[in-house]
Amino acid sequence: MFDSEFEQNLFDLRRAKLAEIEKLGESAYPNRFAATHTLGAVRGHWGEVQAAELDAGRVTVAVAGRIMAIRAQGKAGFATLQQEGQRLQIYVRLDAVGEQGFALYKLLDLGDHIGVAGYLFRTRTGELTVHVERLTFLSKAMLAMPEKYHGLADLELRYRQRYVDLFANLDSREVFVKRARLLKALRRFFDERGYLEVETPMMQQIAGGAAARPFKTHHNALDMDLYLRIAPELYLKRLVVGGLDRVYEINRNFRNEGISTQHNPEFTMLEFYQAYANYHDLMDLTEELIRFVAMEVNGTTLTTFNEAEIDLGKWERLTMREAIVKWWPENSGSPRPALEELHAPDKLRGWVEDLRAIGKQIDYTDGEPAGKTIANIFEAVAEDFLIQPTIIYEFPTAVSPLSKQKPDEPDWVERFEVYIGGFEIGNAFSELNDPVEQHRRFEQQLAERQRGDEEAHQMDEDYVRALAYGLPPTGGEGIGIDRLAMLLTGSRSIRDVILFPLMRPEKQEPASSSPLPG
RNA sequence: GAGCCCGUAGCUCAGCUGGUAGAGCAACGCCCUUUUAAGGCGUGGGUCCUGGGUUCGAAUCCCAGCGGGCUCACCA
Repeated sequence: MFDSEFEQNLFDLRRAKLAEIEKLGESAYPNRFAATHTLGAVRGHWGEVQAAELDAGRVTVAVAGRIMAIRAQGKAGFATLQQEGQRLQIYVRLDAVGEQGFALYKLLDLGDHIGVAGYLFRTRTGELTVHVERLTFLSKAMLAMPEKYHGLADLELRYRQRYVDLFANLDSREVFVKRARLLKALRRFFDERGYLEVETPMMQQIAGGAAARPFKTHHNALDMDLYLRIAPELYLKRLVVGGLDRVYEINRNFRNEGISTQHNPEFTMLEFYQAYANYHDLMDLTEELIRFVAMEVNGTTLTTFNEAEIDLGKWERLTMREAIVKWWPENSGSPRPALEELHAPDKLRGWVEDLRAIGKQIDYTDGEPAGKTIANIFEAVAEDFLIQPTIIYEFPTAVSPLSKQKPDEPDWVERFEVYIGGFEIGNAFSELNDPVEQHRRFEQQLAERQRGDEEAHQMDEDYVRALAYGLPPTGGEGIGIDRLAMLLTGSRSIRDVILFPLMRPEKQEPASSSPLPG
């Protein structure tokens, strides 16, 4: 537990202080405190009230908090309490709290939790302060607080010891408060529109609904291998078959992939499905949704991300093919393609080579479906430019095994992705509901798997059977909640919006470092 | 998985053309009854991430490892 002799010594010292506190008749670990107000409520009610008014009609309060600063001055002293991200100063003087009370004050340390009762006043410098008449000890900090001015700056420590980060860096706390508001806003948005919130299996025998490598686990009693889900998609559509016309789920997905500023192995996904809707309906709904949650979380649709001003209320829509043409690099060996050339692409290989020649990274293997190449070209050419909210629609069928084809262009599907800040935050389509076609698509995916694509979709016979009972025309969408939270809070890294991001283990501590004596 | 950068006191950071460590905050002692990054006087605190190597001598130079950050790849 201890990182050093310093910490061990401090811990021992604080234990001795706790013993002193008990000698004063206080409990070392009391079990409650009857506060009349939170610190935020005190600020809310009396934050603007003038000194004269406070002196005229004495306001008494009982409040609790953690000591974040303490300034002793002989026979008096100040401290700053913090609670729920709010701060309030207290003033303790010998002649107000008595010998016992002041002895307790002198035994307090930074980080301790205390409760105080007293009346409000303003100091000479105008700061709203509780003039303490009774001091109650609540809990001791046995370890040293971070530096009071800079807070905890070390990113590794902030992620590993989020419990310190949260009280030491109020900016960090604010991110997670906003994240909670985001979740609440999402639920309100869908609840108000008649969607039912559901929970589907996170342990699945077939990891389907997305292209990703899964985590594997094992159930002992059934002696059965299971995958942690990579998406809830196939279960949610089974529910629409079952007559739950509008469903949504907000929960974790798990993907056994690399970690980056935009990827955490477990991440939160919103998926929703709506019977009788197609992908155009979902485009409208998506714009409305993003606008709504931005207003609920920030009170504005404007946000700053990676030094870019983004308006989450202003949207552009482009087909994937239009986006490729629009953002085609001027300096590539190939001239900007015409839109028609992307309808029947026979120049793909040359394009890939020319784009690679100017430094674009594009996966390409001989014999891969044309649609796969086009999708990769799109990501290489256009993605970085999609900073303002943009809907990219019409995707190649080859990379969309669960989407419905366009009636007039069977190589393309009714699908769109939502791009903001240069990365994808959502993916939606008119759901493929023809069981025969779905079975054929799964078989195509199996062929891709044979060619070595580990992320190609697996066959799910039961899902095809569900479709055979009849899935109404349905639109479905998934939105990455962590990424949306990044945009709304201006966080550059996904780790800044996940309370406990996955970290490598630190070196094992020797077992002898127990805080207990003997 | 690859490239670049970082790791010094509990925290925030100096020191890095090699001569075995400093500051501020925090801690401890003393003074101070309206301070607020309170102030004053004094004290203690470090396997300089780990392990090798070069050298008379390494926090500093070299190699390897561990942990972290960023970029790229995979993906959302």
